[in-house]
Amino acid sequence: MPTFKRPKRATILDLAAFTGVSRGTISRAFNNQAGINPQTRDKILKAARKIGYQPHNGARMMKLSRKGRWGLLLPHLRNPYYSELVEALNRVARSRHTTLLLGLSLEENESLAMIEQWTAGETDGLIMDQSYYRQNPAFFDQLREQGQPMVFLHGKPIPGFDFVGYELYGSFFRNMKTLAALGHRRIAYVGQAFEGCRSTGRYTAYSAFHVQNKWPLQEELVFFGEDGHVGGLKAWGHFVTLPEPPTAVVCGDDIIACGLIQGIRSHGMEIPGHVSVSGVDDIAEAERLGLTTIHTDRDETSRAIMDILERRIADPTLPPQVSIITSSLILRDSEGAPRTEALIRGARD
Amino acid sequence: MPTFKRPKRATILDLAAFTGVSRGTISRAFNNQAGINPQTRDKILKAARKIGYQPHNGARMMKLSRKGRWGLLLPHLRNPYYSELVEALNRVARSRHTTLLLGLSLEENESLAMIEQWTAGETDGLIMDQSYYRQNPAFFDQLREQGQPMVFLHGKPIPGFDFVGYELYGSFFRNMKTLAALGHRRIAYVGQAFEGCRSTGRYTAYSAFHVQNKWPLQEELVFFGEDGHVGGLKAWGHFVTLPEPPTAVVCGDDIIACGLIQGIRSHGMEIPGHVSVSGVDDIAEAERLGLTTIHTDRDETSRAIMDILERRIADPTLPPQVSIITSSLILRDSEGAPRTEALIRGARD
DNA sequence: TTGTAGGCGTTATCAA
DNA sequence: TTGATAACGCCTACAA
Repeated sequence: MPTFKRPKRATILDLAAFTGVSRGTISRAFNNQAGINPQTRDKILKAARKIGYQPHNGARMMKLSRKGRWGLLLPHLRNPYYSELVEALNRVARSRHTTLLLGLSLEENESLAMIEQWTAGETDGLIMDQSYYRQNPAFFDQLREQGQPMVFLHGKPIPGFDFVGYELYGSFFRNMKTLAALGHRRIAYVGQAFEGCRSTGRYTAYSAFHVQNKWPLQEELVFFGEDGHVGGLKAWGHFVTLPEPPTAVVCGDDIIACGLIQGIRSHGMEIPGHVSVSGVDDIAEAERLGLTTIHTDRDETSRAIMDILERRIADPTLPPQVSIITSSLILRDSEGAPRTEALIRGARD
Repeated sequence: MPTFKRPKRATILDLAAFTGVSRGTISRAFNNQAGINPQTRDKILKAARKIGYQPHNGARMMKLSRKGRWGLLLPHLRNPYYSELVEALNRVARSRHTTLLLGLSLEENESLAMIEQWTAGETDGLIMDQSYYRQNPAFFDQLREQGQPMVFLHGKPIPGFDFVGYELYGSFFRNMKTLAALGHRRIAYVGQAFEGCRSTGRYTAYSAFHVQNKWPLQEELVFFGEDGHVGGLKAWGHFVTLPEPPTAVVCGDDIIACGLIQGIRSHGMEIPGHVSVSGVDDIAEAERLGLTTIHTDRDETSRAIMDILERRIADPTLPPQVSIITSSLILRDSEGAPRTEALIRGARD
């Protein structure tokens, strides 16, 4: 029969009594500082293990200015890109003896409350998706004035802030070229709708390619919808009603592409037979689907984030640091020659 | 030009000086206790907002026994089931004014170190995948003796511990029946290999169904492989070499099924034309693929977890609590009538 | 209803 | 190399 007692951990005083050594020495032993006899250190550590002593983190946070903790704020984990980023950041953080605090929320009040908690002595700084800044610039401007280290992720650099983002324009442009070379002339774009969605590297590459080739930019082929795979699903629902549906669709991210593929297949069409599709991010599902995409390296991103943050801590007067991670186009089997019109009419009937 | 100062948050003393009220009153205002003038309370809260005061969490944790924090330990987030669980638990936790600390690791030393950290005054208790217990039962037995609240997830109840798991046997059995009714006679099983993998609800349903129908249980149709989609991928690599490949494959989870589907398609075969496939978990990808699966409700699971933990806190002498969440079979388009042998031979050549 | 003061478990600064 | 002691920022009796 199991017994349950009130959890009562040993404190530094218990260990001091047990070992006969002072608290100061114990502290030195645990933070393996210089100026301590290796023998006593060993003795202390061994005794700690025996009586189950572990330094109380709340107490040390009160004394220490470095918390060894970073707050990571993301909208959600429904997009595997975010999960993969969490994993990568976690790995890098651990290798640098720090921990991540994960906050998941899109709701402004919740995220601000979380940030205020964290910045009140729990974390050394913040890692956030850029969307949070857009929600409430004044709040983050103020935070920066207070000297709070923080780095924003994704999209375009925010003047005055540390930033890590991807260079997507080049890869996206190359993908457009690939499709054009395959013979596509009606290429659609699907992205998430948000303020400034027409100035992302992806969309500007899309439109620039049209301009360069003197193709007309047709609004019916540009779809800005909701976040996630539902956006892609609805996008195809729209495209398929056009008199002349696109023969290829380039998506703002993989999860949109996954939804789009689901939509295409639900209409009885095939990829790339009827429609070519591509995404951005190179999530695991993209590989499973054989989806052409643009790879962005999470590990490299994570390292860049931690580097920036560490330098910011070391020297708070540093000017804003910006890291742009390069991307690479991954060609898989979701792109092929455009269908003949007879083919799609057959499928639609 | 942005300026960067050392982050120096206001303390309770600053606020006391600013408002002219004592620290005690401020504390009472923030923990909205009885016996405080609503006007002063308002005044304090407003002043706090103005000078940016926020109680220091480390300091309060030293005083308080309830930390309002739960440690969640998961192997990784590569399986979206875990991400979805994290999201759901996060939602429920937030609605109960608690926070989750997420630890991601399979490595024994790392996870134990993390747990020791957390249990040293950072969390009210632990939420863990069952696999951690298997790694080091003695460690967790000892933790329980110390009165540490913890609940294990998935698989089978661990005697003496709080537990939340799924009832999968029934749904899995029904799925077998569905396949049999469609005409399948060679149904394969793919699951993750681990100690006790043959006593899961899924596999026992699989074997019981064979016994009940007096079908021989063929070892060549049972594949226990590595975790994740790679397991599924390799499973099909094995099955396809058989003189008579299975006409249907039931998988231990969706991510395995996703890998299996990838494998099947890479051999030029179709689902369910050549092979019927099913999974367990009902991850988002399953819906996108039209995969028949067994739905397990993350929200219900999360609520059950929090309920158990809260009751454990309230009364540490409670006997071990076990919550079994029911599941439901979701029929989609990945199951159909078995192929004729001519079909698969054609595809293979 | 409010103020006062002791203590929570550490680390850091002194002396010894 | 070690020990004593003063913070750290907060909560909570207890006193006013």
